[in-house]
Amino acid sequence: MTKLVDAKTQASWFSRVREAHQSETAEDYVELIADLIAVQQEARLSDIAQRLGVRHASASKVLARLAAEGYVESLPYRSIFLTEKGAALAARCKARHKIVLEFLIRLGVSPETAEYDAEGIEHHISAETLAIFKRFRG
Amino acid sequence: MTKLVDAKTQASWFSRVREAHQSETAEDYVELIADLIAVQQEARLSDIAQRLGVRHASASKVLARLAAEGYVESLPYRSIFLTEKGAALAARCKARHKIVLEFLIRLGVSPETAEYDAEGIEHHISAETLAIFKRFRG
DNA sequence: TATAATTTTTAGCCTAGGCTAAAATTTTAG
DNA sequence: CTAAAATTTTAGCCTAGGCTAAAAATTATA
Repeated sequence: MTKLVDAKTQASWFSRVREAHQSETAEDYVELIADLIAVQQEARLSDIAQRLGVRHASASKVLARLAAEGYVESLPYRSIFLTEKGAALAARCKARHKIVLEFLIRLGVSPETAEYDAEGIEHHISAETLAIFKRFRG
Repeated sequence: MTKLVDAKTQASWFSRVREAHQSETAEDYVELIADLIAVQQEARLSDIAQRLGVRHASASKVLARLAAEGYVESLPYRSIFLTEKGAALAARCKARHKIVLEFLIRLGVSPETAEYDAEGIEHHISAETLAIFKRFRG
């Protein structure tokens, strides 16, 4: 290391990562809700919380925020539905998740590890890199 | 999507990602401090804040936590130093960052995009995947 | 159908890490 | 050497998202 990148440029990288963090929760929730609906016909709070590894109360609070932001809707004590906006976000996330996961597996990462890694990195992949992941063949 | 992975397994992925998030700030700070010391002989709060894209007050608060956790040390109004623990963490992060960055570039991602992507994903790469990134040749 | 079990919500607490504004200190210039 | 500028710290506010405990509602069972 003999020189540093321009400070503003570096700051923009960190700022973008912080922004991505703010969308991550919403993305994880809607993607999971879409999967639960697809497979189990409904998304219950208790399933969501269990699969995210958090307490019901925490999931309930986040869902209240997502409802306020127009991603999900539900009646009290009833299961959770995605709005059009939420479903669109879920579809984008699911597609991206699949690209990352399959890329890692083609690269030779074991499926279990690939699942964990994909979960962490999917929110931080630029469109350019995603396109390269997509067309990569072992 | 016709079936879902085991709930506990999925929960463990999300939990690990949340744990990684908790280390991210410390990792970003010590890595940057190490770079600043290497290139400019010292790491000043104002440079750290500027390069992270946050206000001085925010950086100051985080540095107080990192000092309490034994990663950095400093005298009031003076520049910041890494402890042995902090320097070791910085070295690990720097090595990992380099592997991720160079992997992305070899894969064909443009250097600028690679920098941003590396910043976001480096904290979420398992040892297994990192090893594969390391030996990948275009 | 009453009661027990389950599920969901609410209240309240905590930490991390953003922010602004202002105080304290150090550095620089006149 | 003193006044202005720059830097750092402190105080206090905010949001997100964890948590526990307890209340409320729904669902299941005896």
